[in-house]
Amino acid sequence: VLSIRGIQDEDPPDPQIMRLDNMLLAEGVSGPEKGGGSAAAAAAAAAAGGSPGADGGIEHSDYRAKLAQIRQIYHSELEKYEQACSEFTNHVMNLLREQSRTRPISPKEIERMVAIIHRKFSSIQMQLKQSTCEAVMILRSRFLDARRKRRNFNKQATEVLNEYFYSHLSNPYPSEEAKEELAKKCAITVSQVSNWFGNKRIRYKKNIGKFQEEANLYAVKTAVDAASVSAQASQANSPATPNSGSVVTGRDREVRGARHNWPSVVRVREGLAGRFIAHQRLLWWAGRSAR
DNA sequence: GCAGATGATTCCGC
DNA sequence: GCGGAATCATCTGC
Repeated sequence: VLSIRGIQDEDPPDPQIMRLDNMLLAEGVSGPEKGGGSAAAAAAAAAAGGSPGADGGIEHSDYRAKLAQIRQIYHSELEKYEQACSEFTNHVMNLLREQSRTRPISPKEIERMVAIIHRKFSSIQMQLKQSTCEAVMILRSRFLDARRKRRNFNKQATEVLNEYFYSHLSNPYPSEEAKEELAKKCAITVSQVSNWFGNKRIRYKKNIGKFQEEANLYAVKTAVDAASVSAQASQANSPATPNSGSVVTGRDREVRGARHNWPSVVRVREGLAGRFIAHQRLLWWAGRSAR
């Protein structure tokens, strides 16, 4: 085990160890105590979009407690390794001293032997550092992953998004401006709007049949809204502008629809069947309202 | 407790 | 950089 073959006298610092050391230092595991890594936790929580709410506080303290536990285990193991290393070094030194009675042993040889022992123990230390880093990573993902803080959007927000989606069914790709407008209306971020449309498009395309009823409902809603806008517009003697909330023009929709390869069947559905269903529903709705 | 719904993330291609 | 697809993790209704 203590072969000295291929060992150089002076090795450059291992970049792997340096990376591990830096990470452990940044997380507050190694180095001076800094509140059990609360700074790192706070930074990570902020990066994950976490707000300092009541439950966030509980999770935060839980995170700190677990991190402190990791820190404690890391230091106690490190101490054990260092102790074992010095004990083993002493043992080998004693053996060499004994051997020096029978054969000449140069100080250089002793020095080399000690270096070999230290190298072996430092590779064990690296394993400890690696597993500690893994533990911290798991802890971080466990506590700070945004997916674990998922909350459903409120009903009004979902309605706004669905209204936009179904009224732009031929090309449900809101522009950046439209996304910002929707985000403002729903009190969510633009990224969340993008996520929502991404998920919606996929899930709609996968199972159009399932979403048909929902599409119909929103088609009716849109038709009723358009009718009411139209009525108001004609009262005010001004031209009606259906879908005036949309930032995307008809031409844009055609071009971008083709680019994104949104299924043409969906476009037909909105164009003919959708309009027919909307018309039927409108009649039904009008009759019901009259009663 | 379970199945389905839903918001977020990741990977990949364009 | 954006969107599609797969997947994860959580929420919700039963």
